[in-house]
Amino acid sequence: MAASKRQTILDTALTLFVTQGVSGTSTASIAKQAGVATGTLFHHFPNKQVLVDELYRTIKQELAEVMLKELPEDPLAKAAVFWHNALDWFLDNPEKLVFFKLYYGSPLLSAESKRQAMQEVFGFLYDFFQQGQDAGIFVKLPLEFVVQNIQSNIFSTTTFIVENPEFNTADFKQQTFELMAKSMVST
Amino acid sequence: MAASKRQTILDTALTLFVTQGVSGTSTASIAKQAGVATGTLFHHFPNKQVLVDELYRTIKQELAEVMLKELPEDPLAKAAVFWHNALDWFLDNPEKLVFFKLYYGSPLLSAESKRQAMQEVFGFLYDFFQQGQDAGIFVKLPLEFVVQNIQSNIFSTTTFIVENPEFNTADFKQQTFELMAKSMVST
DNA sequence: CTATAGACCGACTAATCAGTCTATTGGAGT
DNA sequence: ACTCCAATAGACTGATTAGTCGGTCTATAG
Repeated sequence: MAASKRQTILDTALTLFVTQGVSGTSTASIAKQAGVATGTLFHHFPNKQVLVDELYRTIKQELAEVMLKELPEDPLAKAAVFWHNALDWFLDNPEKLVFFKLYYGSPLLSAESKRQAMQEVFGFLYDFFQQGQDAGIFVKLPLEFVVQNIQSNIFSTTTFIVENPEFNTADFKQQTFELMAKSMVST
Repeated sequence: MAASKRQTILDTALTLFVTQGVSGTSTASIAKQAGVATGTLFHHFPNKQVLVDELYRTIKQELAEVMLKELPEDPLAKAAVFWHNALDWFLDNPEKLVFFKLYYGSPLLSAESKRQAMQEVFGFLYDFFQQGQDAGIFVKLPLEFVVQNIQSNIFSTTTFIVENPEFNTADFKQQTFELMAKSMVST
């Protein structure tokens, strides 16, 4: 089961980044904690930024694959499954949730880069909402706004459940979905 | 109108923190940009952490004072004024918005510290919602969840408007309030 | 006028940073 | 058996870090 050193470095970096921040974590400490030499770290990743980007890329990839599973056709049912998929994955991967929040909250990333990055994960939400708006099901507000709102809602909800595990129940998750959906459905 | 050096240091630190992150900003660069010697910075603030905390404290204070102004009695009207006060202040102070997001998103702060910090700014929301829930006006969900949800909603909404200034209109702000309120009012 | 206190300065230090370099290992292909 | 190269190691480097220290300047109180 021995993971490759490259993967061990990524795993270790994730843990340290989400506890100390990215700038607050030295490459030396990652290497030490991962049980490799600094030379090994820089053999696999030419510099620290590439390591961070690669970490984001792989996590985003994992999430995207899970999210698009088993989506039904009916718009509202689709939205519900999407919501539960997202919540469950973040709840199973709390460190990755924190890393996403760090990454999207980083002042070093331009608004444009973030929009683009978000589109890669939550991209299908744009089409989905556009269609719902055209059909008169969803509120007529800027797509960009709606998608950002839902994303921030997901982060906020999962963060709450992670910090209050007694609410990690199917019932509560369904309630949060209805809360979000109620605001989005046009009246 | 020459601001004190202490204040200049705080102002400069805010600007640098929100463009480069806290760990990404050296004390030397703050001093240089502020036009003071490093010794002066450490004369006013015993260490970097105290500077960060002091910055947060003063910003939080400013916000709290603005937020509690001119609140009417009627619960829904009160919520509306609160919403607009918060939005307008953050829109007038975009750097302080980013700093708040950084601060609350920092992995170095414990969940408990954040809860406590938030209570100092959005504290009256707890009582407000408790009363609304008791009166059957608002959805019955954990107070902590509701308050965190609204706070994240404020951050997300103001961030959107900052990045899309064409939506900085009374009309749009009112729409976002109704969106938030619709989800909170019990059905 | 003088004594005192606190604001201010910037060279300095010890530690830490990201990244480099040279050397060694071990396995895969021939 | 030999060659080759990716993977690994860790000592090393020059730059940068947070914070210190010895001392100067300035305002005000006695």
